[in-house]
Amino acid sequence: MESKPLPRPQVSRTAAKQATRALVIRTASRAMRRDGIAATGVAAVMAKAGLTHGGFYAHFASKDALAAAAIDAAFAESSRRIARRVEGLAPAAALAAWIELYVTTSHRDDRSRGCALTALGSEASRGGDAMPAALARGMAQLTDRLADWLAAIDDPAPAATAGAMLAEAVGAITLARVLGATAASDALLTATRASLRRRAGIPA
Amino acid sequence: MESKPLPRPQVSRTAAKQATRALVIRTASRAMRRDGIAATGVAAVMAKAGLTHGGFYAHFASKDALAAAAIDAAFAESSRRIARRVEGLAPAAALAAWIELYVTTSHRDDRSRGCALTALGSEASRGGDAMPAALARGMAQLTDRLADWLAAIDDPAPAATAGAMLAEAVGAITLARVLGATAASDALLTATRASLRRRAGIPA
DNA sequence: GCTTTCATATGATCACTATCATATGAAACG
DNA sequence: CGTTTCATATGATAGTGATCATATGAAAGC
Repeated sequence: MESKPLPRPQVSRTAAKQATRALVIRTASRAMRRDGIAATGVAAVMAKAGLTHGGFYAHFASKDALAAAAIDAAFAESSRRIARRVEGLAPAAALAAWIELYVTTSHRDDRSRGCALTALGSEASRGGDAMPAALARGMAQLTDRLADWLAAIDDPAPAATAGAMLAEAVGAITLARVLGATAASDALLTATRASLRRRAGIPA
Repeated sequence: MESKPLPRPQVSRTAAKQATRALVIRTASRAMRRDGIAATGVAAVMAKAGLTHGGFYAHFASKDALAAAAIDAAFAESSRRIARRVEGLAPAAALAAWIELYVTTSHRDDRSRGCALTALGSEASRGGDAMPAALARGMAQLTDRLADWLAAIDDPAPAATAGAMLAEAVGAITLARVLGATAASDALLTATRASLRRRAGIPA
């Protein structure tokens, strides 16, 4: 009954399973950032991934576990995007590039591919343990990156500056989304970009 | 059947109804800021207000309408709190007082009485029309207030600075909540206060 | 005092949700 | 080729949500 004959787990089967798992996570990551976690149903995610809801619990222990994985995936995606954008740039230029990538109307308008901190920070930090932990990991990764650049341009307190800059960027996208695609919203983003550039010691 | 004899609406009855309406809104405002809009059920709000769920639709057309009213109430509450705090202060001191009121661990830790922009900005800006409109109203009121103070201390672009400062404050609370009540979180708030003070031209 | 009005309560509906039990069908293995 | 394994599908279940229909009981008006 509880014996474990254990014929040893296969590998190629497992690989296929991991692939669909990754697909479900990617799908959920988009949907949750766009509609929120609560508003994103498990069945809807599975359907959008081309599956049915039945197999879900073979992949995840709970919806919260999926959400945590979705947050991790969102940060991984963002991280890749940043890396691609700053490749080969000097620290000051990298900071400027990050600002131009983050504080933009397209980030405001495309929630599904945006930063998990702005999209899910509020909702995810209320629930469970796994979700806030995933957010905190991604946030630390991002502030570390900013702090490295800031240290390289002789900022006196790179970690503190990085945190405050990220706060400003996150808040700007949040507020810009509140205002929608309006002139006031655009102006807020423009003002924030200027403010961040100034703080990063970038003239222009 | 469809005639309207119309004996004229009474007044004192109406006053009582408005009182319970206000109570329901206040209750919802707290609950929604703490748990989010989706996670706050209509029946739960009514129960917490000492009523049953039945009468709800005599007061509000929908849950969204309640949420919009709850957002308005949250801003009204915050506005009163700010007014009380800055009463009689000169512009620079008022700005400093606002920073000390907003970017604090107690704001981070008490979601239910905090700013609606941080608590509900993300979620409410996704849905309907009424909720984002309420948020935008409250936000405009707040940025106007900050801009007035900034103009009085000769900031060259009060509106832009006000927007960027609010963004930083909102983002800081959001990120601090992600980190929970930790040393890193406290440090982020401290760094953000310093950053905001510097921006508002306050030495200290 | 009787009747009408209306704020709130009781109770139901219907959609949808997360979660789980079981079935199926193809790949892996002997 | 037959058997086993397991990833996914089919099909419950049980709860919860918003919303609405109707009942009730007290105050308002005559």
